[in-house]
Amino acid sequence: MTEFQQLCYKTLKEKVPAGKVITYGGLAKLINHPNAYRAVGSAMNKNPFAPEVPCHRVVKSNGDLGKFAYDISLKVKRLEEESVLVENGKVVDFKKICI
DNA sequence: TTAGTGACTCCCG
DNA sequence: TCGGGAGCCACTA
Repeated sequence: MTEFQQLCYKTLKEKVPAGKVITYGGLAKLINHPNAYRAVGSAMNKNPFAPEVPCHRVVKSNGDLGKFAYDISLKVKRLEEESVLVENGKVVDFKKICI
C-alpha cells in the first residue's frame, strides 16, 4: 500500500457519493496530480478495499465504464444499485452526474 | 537501477 | 466527429 494509493482511495470515498461518478482524470486532479491519471488507474486496479472503496464510480472521460479488475458486470450492477444508469457500456447522463 | 506495463487523456490531422 | 499516436505516472519484476 503506497501513499499515492491511500490518497486515491481516501479522496474517492470522501468526494464521490453514491449516485455520482468521477473520471480518472478528475480524481487525479483532486489529489493534486492532474497528469497522474494512468497511475490512478493502476491504483484502482490494485484496490484491496473493494467494495468499501467505490472504485466502480471511476469511469473514463467520455463516459465509458473503462475496465474493472473483477467482473465488469459487477461494476454495472453496483452503479445501477446507486441509481446510475448504464447503457451499452456507457454512463447515461454522464455529464449530469459526473463530479 | 531500469525497462515494461496499464482500469487513461489529450492533441492533431 | 473520429481515430491514431504520444505522453503521463506509479508499480513491478
